[in-house]
Amino acid sequence: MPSRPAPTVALVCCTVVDGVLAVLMTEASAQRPASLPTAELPLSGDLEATARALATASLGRAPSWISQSGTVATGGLVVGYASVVPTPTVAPAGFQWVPATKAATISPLASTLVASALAVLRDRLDREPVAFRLLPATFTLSDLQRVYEVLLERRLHKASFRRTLLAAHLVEPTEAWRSEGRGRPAQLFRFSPRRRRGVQRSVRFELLS
Amino acid sequence: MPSRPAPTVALVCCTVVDGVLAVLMTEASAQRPASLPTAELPLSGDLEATARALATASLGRAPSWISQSGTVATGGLVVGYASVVPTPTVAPAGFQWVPATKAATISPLASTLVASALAVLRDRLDREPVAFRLLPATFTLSDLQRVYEVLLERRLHKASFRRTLLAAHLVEPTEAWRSEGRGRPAQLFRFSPRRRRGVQRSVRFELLS
DNA sequence: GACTTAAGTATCCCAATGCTACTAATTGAG
DNA sequence: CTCAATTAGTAGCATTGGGATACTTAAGTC
Repeated sequence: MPSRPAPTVALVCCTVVDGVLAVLMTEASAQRPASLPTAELPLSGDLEATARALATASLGRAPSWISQSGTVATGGLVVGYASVVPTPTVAPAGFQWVPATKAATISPLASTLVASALAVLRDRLDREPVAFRLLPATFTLSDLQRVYEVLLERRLHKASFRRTLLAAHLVEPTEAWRSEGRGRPAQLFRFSPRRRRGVQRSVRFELLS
Repeated sequence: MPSRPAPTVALVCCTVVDGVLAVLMTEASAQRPASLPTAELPLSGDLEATARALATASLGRAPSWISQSGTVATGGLVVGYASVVPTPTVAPAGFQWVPATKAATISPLASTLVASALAVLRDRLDREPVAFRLLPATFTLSDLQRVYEVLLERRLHKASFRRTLLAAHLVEPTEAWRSEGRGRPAQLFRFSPRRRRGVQRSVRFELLS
């Protein structure tokens, strides 16, 4: 009787590198191709704790946001976790940041896991502070807009973006400004959501397939 | 060495009964309490196919919509599937429709699975035709509005609901009308989505926690 | 100083949406 | 038969939201 392989947890850890969404993968070697960080699920182990431990073992730090993103059956079960680290996080030895589009070409399994993780990031974008977790503690509004543009894969209008962001009272300005070479210095903001009335909006039929 | 239990697939099959969202469960007996339909995942088995087969075995029909909704580790892995059947579907012998609020009290595992399934239904509501799959092939706009109200757990404004629905060209009127006792007869519509321009709307910060 | 670049603001205008109030068609009570 | 009750469906107004253009501000570069 064939034995069932132990279930594993796979981590899709995202950050933004050079304006492109990138995924943490092991470096390819002669023995093994690049792959997503993976760990066997311990008996009586907690799934999310395993995913967090996997991130800490790979990156040396816990992700700033994490969410289960989908389970696939390929021989054994693989439970995928979408996660995020702030934008200047260097890949430790043995790991690399791979652009998400390229990561999806490594293997069918990686493609599936990356696709569902990115779908989860996009879906949660307007309900959870995913974009803010991709940024350091203070950031400029242009930084934030670029993160949204990378995740949504479309350009956003600057004035509208700021207007709605400020109206939502999600950020507060700091005293600091950042000069980035050219152009006017930008004010730094921090994520600081205010309690606000849950203004339930109407149903959006226009997104429905 | 303790052996690992085989992974299972659990089905959270929803419909609307008496204006309340209900979940399909086995009937309680002296031997066993009520529970969600569950099947062991066959070796080299497809997850979604297993969930569909489970629905067919339980209800005698495939669900009109299904989506993986979350995996929990409780000893063995349990992969949950959220699914939906049209609104007048009778529970076969040995099964019953349990109001979702009550289903969540049966066991911690059922509570987790039901909660994540309902969250998936709500999240997909404006991207996939979940509400339409909860209705028969033809339905009145009031029926549809009631489904949205049940899933969103809030009242919607009639005129606005109809205006946006019709603007999205998701339904087309049929020749038939339905008289429901009191009040003016309602026209029956069918789901018939038109290809329309993907009008990408702005970022919605106001839902962010 | 003139030009370039990027941040941030002001204003206009149209589209989307909430609301009130209306009309329409049916049942049932008297 | 008439009228109240009930549910479906529509019209119009008022306010908000959001896209676009164009502007001002503050830095670097030449």
